[in-house]
Amino acid sequence: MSSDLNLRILPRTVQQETVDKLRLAIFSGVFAPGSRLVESQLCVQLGISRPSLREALRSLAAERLIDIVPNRGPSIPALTWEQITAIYEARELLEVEAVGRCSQRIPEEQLQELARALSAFAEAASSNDSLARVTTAADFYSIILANCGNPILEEIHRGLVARISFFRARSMSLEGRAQSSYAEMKEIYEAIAAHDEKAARKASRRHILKAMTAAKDSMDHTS
Amino acid sequence: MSSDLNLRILPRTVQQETVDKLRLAIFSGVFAPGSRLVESQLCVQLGISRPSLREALRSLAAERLIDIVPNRGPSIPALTWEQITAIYEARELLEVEAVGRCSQRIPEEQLQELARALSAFAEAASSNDSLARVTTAADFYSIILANCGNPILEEIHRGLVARISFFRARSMSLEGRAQSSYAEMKEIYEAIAAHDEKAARKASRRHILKAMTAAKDSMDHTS
DNA sequence: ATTGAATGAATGTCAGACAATCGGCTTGAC
DNA sequence: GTCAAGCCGATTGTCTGACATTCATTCAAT
Repeated sequence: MSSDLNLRILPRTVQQETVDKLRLAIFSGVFAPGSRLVESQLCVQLGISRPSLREALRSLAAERLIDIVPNRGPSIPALTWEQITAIYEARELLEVEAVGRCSQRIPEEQLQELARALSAFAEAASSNDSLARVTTAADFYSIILANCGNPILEEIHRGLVARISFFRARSMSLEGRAQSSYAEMKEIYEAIAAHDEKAARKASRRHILKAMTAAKDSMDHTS
Repeated sequence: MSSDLNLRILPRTVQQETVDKLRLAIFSGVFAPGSRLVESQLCVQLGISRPSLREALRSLAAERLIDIVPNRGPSIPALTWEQITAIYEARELLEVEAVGRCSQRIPEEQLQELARALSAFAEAASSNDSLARVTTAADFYSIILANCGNPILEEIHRGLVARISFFRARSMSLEGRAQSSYAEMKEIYEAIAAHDEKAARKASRRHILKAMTAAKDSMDHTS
């Protein structure tokens, strides 16, 4: 247990940095859904060789952040509404469970961190910085998932959220969505702080259903 | 909807075949947990070049089937009991949900497939072929997950099961485990066939808890 | 207008090389 | 004799450059 302390500093290779850079680019919507990622262009832009780039692309493909079709190369997935719904449903399953567990085991000091993260989101919600909104919301959930007592749930949840980050940024910029999002997150926080598992699960489920609805709205509006 | 028909035959590249080969080798326990995979050796064994091999390794690393430590290279993860427990717990969450959904929506013809898969497992359980046991059990669950109405759940579940395939093969070869496993799976099948969601979930949960216990036993016995 | 072939672009794969880093070994000092 | 420092082999990280293969598009012919 105490060996979880990650004292060893893992050296970051160029490889990993490349993956991170690309991931970030995908998150921030630099590439349009469905657009192709031409290897020769990317190597130049990233300043690395093709073999290294291809390794990075394989990692991203395994995370489902890009598609790789044989002989056609990598491209940004164009998610259908069915797929997005499926991801939200899976996320609901994991997140509700994590929130419930977290409410029963989160230590006091982490609870304070959670409160801080909630405040940070409140601030971002008032601003117009939609990237800050997504980031601070992610921090909030990151604390919950880190305290659910199961690192696998955390890992899977991170992967799911990553796959729909593009849509989340869009729906989070909807008029009023950030504000109601804050209200929902506050409910979750308070249920956790009260160690009320049932209320926490309920609030969590409600939050995700609303987020899914907002995502659907943002989709209807833009397409 | 009707565009789901997968008429297009995706060409299989050497790349994918390499990944599949390695995956299979890992599943069947060719490499001991914790052992290192030396790139130069693997390329010779697989008959491919190092760049291609490294791409394949990146894919496997993203699936968490191998670890890659910078400057030390790839190795087979040596899972701790805590990690295995966490994976089983996550699997329980997903599998119980999938079984419950499946019971409400599986079409008649798939139900027959499920019955066939159960029979196949019964036969394997009587034999001494522990690989056949794992394979047929996987087929059984594959049908359930494919009919739960959410491909994401299926995908995540597959990934989780893959990570503990080594341990499943070991626990499945425990004295009497396959037989009781069959009894549990039969319960699940019958609840699904009766479209009784509650019973299906209950049977599924019971099955996984027993599987986890068996895995723990097999660990105690061998270490 | 439809079919067919040719062309160009992009990917899949390889060989070989070199620097950087790690782990273990030897050596030397106390 | 033990411990620490330094060296060396092994392995990985990365690059350059090349070539075959495949796909999509264009253009010509029927």
